[in-house]
Amino acid sequence: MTTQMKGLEDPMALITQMYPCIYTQVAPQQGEISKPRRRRKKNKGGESGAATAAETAKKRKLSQEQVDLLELNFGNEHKLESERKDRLASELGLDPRQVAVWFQNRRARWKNKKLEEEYSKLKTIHEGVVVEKCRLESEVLKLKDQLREAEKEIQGLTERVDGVSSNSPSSSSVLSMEAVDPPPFLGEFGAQGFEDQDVFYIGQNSYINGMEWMNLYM
DNA sequence: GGTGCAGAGATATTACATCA
DNA sequence: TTGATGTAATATCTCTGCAC
Repeated sequence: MTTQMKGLEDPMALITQMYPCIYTQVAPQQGEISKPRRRRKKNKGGESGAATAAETAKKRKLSQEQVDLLELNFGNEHKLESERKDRLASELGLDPRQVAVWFQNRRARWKNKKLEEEYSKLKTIHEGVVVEKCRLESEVLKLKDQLREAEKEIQGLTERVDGVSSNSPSSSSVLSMEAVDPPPFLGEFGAQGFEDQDVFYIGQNSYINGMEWMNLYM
C-alpha cells in the first residue's frame, strides 16, 4: 500500500466491504478487535533451528527462466496444489518449499496491486460524486433565491388586494367580487407584467388605471 | 457436537541483492 | 557509501478438513 491511500477515511474498510472476495480470511469482522502480532526476533546468530537453509546458502535470486515459468503457472492458477508444487519444483530445480514461498509472495503482490487499482477507481468515482454534490448544492441555493423572490412578489400583490378591498365601500355595486380573484394570466409567478402598471382587474377583462379607479369613489 | 492436530494460506517482518 | 526498492525467506496467526 502506498501513500496514495491517505486522504480517504479508512479506505481499506470500504474496499473490504466492496470486495469481500479479496478480504475474507484475515480482515477482522465488525466489532472484532484484531490481535497484535507478536514481533519476530531477529535471527542473525543462527542458533535457532528454523533458518538453516538461509544461513548456509546465501540468498540468491531466481533466474529469469525460473521466474517466467512461475509467472506462467501463476497466470493459470493462483493456488498451488501439492502435486503441481512438486512437479514445478522438479521442473525448475528448486525446493518445493521455495515454490510455495514464491507463490505466497506472488499472491501478496497481486493482491496489493489489485487493491491499489480498486483504490484508484474508487477515488475517481468519489471525486466525481463530490463535484456533482457541489453542483447540486449551488442549484439548490439558486432555486431558494428564486423562491424567496416569488414569495415577495406574492406578498406584495396580496397586500395590494387587501388594501383595495378594505378601502372600498362594501355596498358598492361597481366593484364586483371578481376584484379579489387573480387576473386571468399573471406570468410565471402570477404577477409578471402587472407590478409596474398600477392596474386593477375589475371583471370582464377590463383594466383601468389605479388613480382613475380611485376617482370613481371620490 | 466437541476437540486436537496437521496442512495450507495470509500477513508481517527480516535479510539480502541491486541500483541510482 | 548509502538509502531506496524489490524479493526470497521466516514467523506467526487463522482457517479448514479429518480422525477420534
